[in-house]
Amino acid sequence: MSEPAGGLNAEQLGTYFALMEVSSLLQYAVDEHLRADGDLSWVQFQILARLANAPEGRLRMTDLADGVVYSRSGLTYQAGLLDKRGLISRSPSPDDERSTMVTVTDAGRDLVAHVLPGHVDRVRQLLFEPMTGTDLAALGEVLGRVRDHMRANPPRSAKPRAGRNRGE
Amino acid sequence: MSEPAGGLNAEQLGTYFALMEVSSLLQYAVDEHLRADGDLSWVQFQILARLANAPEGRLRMTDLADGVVYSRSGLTYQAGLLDKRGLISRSPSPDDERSTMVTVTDAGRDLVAHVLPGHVDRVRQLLFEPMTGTDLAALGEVLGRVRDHMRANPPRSAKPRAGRNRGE
DNA sequence: TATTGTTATACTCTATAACTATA
DNA sequence: TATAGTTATAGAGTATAACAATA
Repeated sequence: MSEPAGGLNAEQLGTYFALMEVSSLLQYAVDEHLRADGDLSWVQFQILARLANAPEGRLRMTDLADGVVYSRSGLTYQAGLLDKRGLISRSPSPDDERSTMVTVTDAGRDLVAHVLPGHVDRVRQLLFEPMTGTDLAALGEVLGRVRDHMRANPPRSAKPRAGRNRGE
Repeated sequence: MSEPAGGLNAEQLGTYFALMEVSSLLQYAVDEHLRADGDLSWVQFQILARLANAPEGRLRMTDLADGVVYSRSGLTYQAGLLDKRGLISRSPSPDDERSTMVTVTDAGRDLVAHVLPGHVDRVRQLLFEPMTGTDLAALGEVLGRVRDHMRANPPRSAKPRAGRNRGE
């Protein structure tokens, strides 16, 4: 942790590791709660939460996969599970017959509402408790900027098929 | 993202999601590189890196599992893989016959050294490029504090066996 | 009795590629 | 031909519980 390993100084390296450690610990804690309280994985919760926040509770499969950091087949698998449980429904898009629109059902919204308080509680306790208002503002601003930067240079959303960047 | 969902205001919620999104995107990018360049998963790299940074390149299994966010059986599995590839070696501890000491081999160190430049390069490009020095200092300070806070209130390191918090 | 580590097992998840259908 | 989504398959990873050995 002390030598300038290649291109990052000690401060950068430490920050990088702290970021990964914090998010990892947070995700474990949150995942644990979601499973216990709503039998949901972190990814499933994200899917439902995004849908619940979407204009009419509906999104295209592709947009959903793009939002959540996920492969298409992975999303199909998860959507299948959520569908089976009646938390979402899928139907062909009227505009584009190829597309599938995913919609949160009332049961899905209820489940999110049921799980959210405890979820938010953990996040506050673990992540925000040791932060001041200034910390929060700074953190939010920087992370938002970094996220936009990462989204701009698609790091893994590089389409699995669009045959251009298959390195090998 | 607008209503004060239970206990977090919009700013907190946005920061929370940004944190998870950033770490998720970063991990995918880094993982991709590690696999391509060294046939290592993110967890395996972490194990090797921690060992390479340890006093004599050696740590107890338990300490290693505790450092990496991992279950014991999971670590045994990963250690088995790394052992098979000759990247680490395991031997009973002289002090405590129950313990196993894990040591990085020269091959393990070489692999870390081989992979590190490209690894660090991705991190710099994705995470640090859009940051100023002030951002970095603030981020590092806050995240370090949060990590210590999380480690203090063991969120998932709650020992699997130590029979006290088995809720059911 | 408590702790360290391993193993066996069962399961979840994920990615790849092949496939269908529509644009 | 390109895009949206599904499916089949195969593999990696993870957790649980049972186990053996030492403290």
